[in-house]
Amino acid sequence: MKKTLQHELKRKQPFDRPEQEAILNIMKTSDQLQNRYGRLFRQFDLTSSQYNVLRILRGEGRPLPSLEIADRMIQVVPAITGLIDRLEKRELVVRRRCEEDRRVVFVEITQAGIALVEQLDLPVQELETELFGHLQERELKQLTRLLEKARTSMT
Amino acid sequence: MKKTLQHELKRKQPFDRPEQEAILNIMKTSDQLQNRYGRLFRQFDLTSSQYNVLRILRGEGRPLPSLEIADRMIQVVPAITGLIDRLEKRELVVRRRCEEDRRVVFVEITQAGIALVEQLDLPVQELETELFGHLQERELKQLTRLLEKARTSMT
DNA sequence: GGTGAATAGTCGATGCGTAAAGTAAATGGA
DNA sequence: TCCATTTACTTTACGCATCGACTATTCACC
Repeated sequence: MKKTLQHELKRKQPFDRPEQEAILNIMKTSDQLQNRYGRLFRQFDLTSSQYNVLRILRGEGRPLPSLEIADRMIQVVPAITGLIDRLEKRELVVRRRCEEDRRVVFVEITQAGIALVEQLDLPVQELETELFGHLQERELKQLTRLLEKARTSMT
Repeated sequence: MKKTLQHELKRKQPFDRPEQEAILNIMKTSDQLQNRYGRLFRQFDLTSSQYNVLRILRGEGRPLPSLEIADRMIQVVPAITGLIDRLEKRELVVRRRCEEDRRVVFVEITQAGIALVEQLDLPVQELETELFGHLQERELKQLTRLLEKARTSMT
């Protein structure tokens, strides 16, 4: 096992850079957050992505083209199709072909969709308080500021 | 559209809580990081998860049981099986049944696996510098500290 | 020492992210 | 007017996360 020490060195060197530590911490925290949200949404038979679509549509208050929705989520286009399919099957949204430009498909949230998101407003807020309520407002703002600064390099 | 104003209010209220803002920023930043890493790894025909498995095995310098690997990634157990399957098919790792406890399956990185991870060391480090090099060491440590504090509520 | 519980791992189904290729409609010249 | 390009979206294929159910092995304890 002549390799071990060499590998120890190789491992230590890149690992202890503060950039890497911060990056790993961001991804780990995000994963755990996604887990917690996921568990909450699952109780309502929703996934995080589905909830996000509904929340965006409710927030906008009007039908949106599929690509608009994709833009506001971080995601790439093709995933949206299936996502909307499943939401439409459950009658939480409806698709409507745009008459002026027949390439465009508008997606509109239904009353059932709105009702479902509203049911989640309070639990979501409570979860957020449970998860981050122990941080002071100063710390939360600091965190937001640092992350926004971090993202400036990622256009 | 009598609903619009009401929804505006409903939306604004939970959105402007600093907890929510911080949480969304964490998830958004993490997503973009995953994207960038993913693009790099794809050039080497790897996914982020596959790279992580290889990196963990190299770092450890000895074979690890599957569940040990699962523990060190954030992930849930069943995903590991397929992940190891694909890595084994490409001969980057091998499975070995433990003789003392025949329930346990050890996973060992091969020379080819080590060579591949080593090829990625520099590009990964360069990417991290590109992404986070504009933050000062003080800020990176601050970020890490805040995220660690945030996670204390998520055991 | 034999039975029930715990542990390590696998399998199957579903949903989503990603890339690559395809379709249909609109647009912009030549 | 016609053809190439662009745009909006869909389809397909693959990898992975998640859940729930399953197998095989070991452990605990009576």
